[in-house]
Amino acid sequence: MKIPEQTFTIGKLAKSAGVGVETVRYYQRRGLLAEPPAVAGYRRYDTLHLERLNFIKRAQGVGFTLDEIAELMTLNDTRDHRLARSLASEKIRSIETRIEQLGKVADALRHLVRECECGGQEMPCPIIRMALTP
Amino acid sequence: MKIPEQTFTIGKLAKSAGVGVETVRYYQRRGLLAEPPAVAGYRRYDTLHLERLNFIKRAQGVGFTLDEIAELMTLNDTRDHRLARSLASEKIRSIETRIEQLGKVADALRHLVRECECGGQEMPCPIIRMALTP
DNA sequence: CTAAACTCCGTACCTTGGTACAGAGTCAAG
DNA sequence: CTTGACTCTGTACCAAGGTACGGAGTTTAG
Repeated sequence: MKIPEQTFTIGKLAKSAGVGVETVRYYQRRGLLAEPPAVAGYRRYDTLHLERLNFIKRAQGVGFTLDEIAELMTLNDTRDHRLARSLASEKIRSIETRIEQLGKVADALRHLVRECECGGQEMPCPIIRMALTP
Repeated sequence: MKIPEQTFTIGKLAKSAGVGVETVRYYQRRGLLAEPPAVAGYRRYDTLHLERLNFIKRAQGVGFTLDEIAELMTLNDTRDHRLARSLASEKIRSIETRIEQLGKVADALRHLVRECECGGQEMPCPIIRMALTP
């Protein structure tokens, strides 16, 4: 067990984590970050808070929403690996679906661009005239 | 030149296009759809408005934002194919980039899930412990 | 000791693409 | 002619993830 030795004010904490002060407060309002004890009205944060902030950023980076991150953190408390895995698997599936959708959209656009390049200047631009050819 | 023969009220127009009445008004506020002449305080829309609405839906379907659609529509007036093509190409590139990013995220998650499956129940879950392994 | 920088709290605002009223007026079917 | 469905305008609200600001109090550097 590590005992938090070093404490920061909210500004230092935010800077260390690379987020804004307002963001830290926002996470507290969302229940993602505990409010530390205050000394003379000023909250003192420790390295555990910093770790938590870094966790949030990392989880965001791999596509979790703040709600999902909150869920992951409660799993942390219950040590439920199975649930964490299913959460991650679900996220993987939703990403795969999104990739497929985007691939189709890109294909459709590539098709339009090719068509437009073939047609003369006089023809209505197929990109613009999309509406007329269902 | 076609002369608009048939006119609709906003409700019929919205229904024909498969959008809500409020959506039509919203597009007017955004400048995406012209406000037609009103007869006795009620606007009368014609088939050109319907085409425009369909165009907007189609363009949305291939991933353009409303702002980009507005831009496409001004291109329609200037008949600038080259610019329309470059707009579409830019959109294709941004989609490709997004697909790449999402692929990386999915890979990272798949890696975490595999790791989690291999580790015992006693180990800290790597999905949850992401924060500690940069 | 003073002034800048920081913290507190609460609230409002931003984006994007709409949706949902409220209150008043109007049109159309029976 | 009445009643219900429709339209008008303006404003507020939703998700998500913050950002900004006002006013008061505190701390810290020079």
